[in-house]
Amino acid sequence: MSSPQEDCARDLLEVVPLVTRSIRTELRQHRTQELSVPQFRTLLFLRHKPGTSLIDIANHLGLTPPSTSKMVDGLVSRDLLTRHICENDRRRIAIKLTEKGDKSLDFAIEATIQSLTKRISTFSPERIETLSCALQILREAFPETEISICNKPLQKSF
Amino acid sequence: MSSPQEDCARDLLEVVPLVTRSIRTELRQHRTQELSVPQFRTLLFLRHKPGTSLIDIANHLGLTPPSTSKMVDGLVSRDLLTRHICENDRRRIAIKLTEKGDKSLDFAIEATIQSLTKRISTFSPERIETLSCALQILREAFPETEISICNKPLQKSF
DNA sequence: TATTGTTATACTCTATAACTATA
DNA sequence: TATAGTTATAGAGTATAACAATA
Repeated sequence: MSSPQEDCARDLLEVVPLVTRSIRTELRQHRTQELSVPQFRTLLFLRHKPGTSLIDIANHLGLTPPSTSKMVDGLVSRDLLTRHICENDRRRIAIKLTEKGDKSLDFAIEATIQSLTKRISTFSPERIETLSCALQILREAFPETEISICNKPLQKSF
Repeated sequence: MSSPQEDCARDLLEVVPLVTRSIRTELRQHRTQELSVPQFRTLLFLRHKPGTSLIDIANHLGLTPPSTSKMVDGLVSRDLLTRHICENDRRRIAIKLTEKGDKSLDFAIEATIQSLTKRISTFSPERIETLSCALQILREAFPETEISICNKPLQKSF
């Protein structure tokens, strides 16, 4: 026997991977600015929490510190992030977006949003409204992060 | 300036990765039966198209044939799939779920659905209804595959 | 000659374990 | 002794290129 909740969960399991694939493809497509999903999420997180430590990023992404360290390495060498020792606790590093990182993030966000917008552009206002409501509901059900891509930096420096 | 479509796309980009993470974690959690998302999708595809060739699976997943071959290798060695040469075209292989593969797939589907159901179990019937509608809309917008996890095999053999 | 699948090789992303520096 | 971060190493998952078998 299945409940409406279960039917809905089944639909989630079917539909969500399709949307994810589309997002991943779009993010990875932009040649020099190419980002993986975790790289993208890191830049986004740093826009909202500039100066964050490695551990905080690792926790946010659900990755181990070594994996996160390596990923940050790559982003630093691409000049998208900077890493500086915190003076009040010299074990920690303060990680920030560079200007280039900030631009790459904007670029990735805009390109991906345009691509997603195209997918839903033919739908009626009512259907768009239904979608929007549903996404707010899902946001409540999966509250692991509260980061928004709408708003620019909360604080520009730490 | 942003349109309702664009706002909705922005929400998609924020919310969908959260749900994906939850699905991936659940699929990967079941010790001996652990599956990656592409492995899961392969088993699901084979339930609906038993006897499918390697190329067809590769196209379905959006992977290259070598990557797909290697993944199928792994699933065969775990006794979840069988591989046989097609007699009418000896270049092709017919890939099928084993009984164990079939059970693993059921197990993965059920565990994941239960986990997702739990996430949305506290919502009102109206909100569940909104979610369900939205998922049908998304299904139209991202129609890359028509595979359903609700229905058991269309044909049990090829 | 074209198609199906595999092998060889390499790169990215992830992990665990062991390490350094600092608190 | 505990914490933040890195290095070393290994495994999964992906790709491209080159190959074998078949059509």
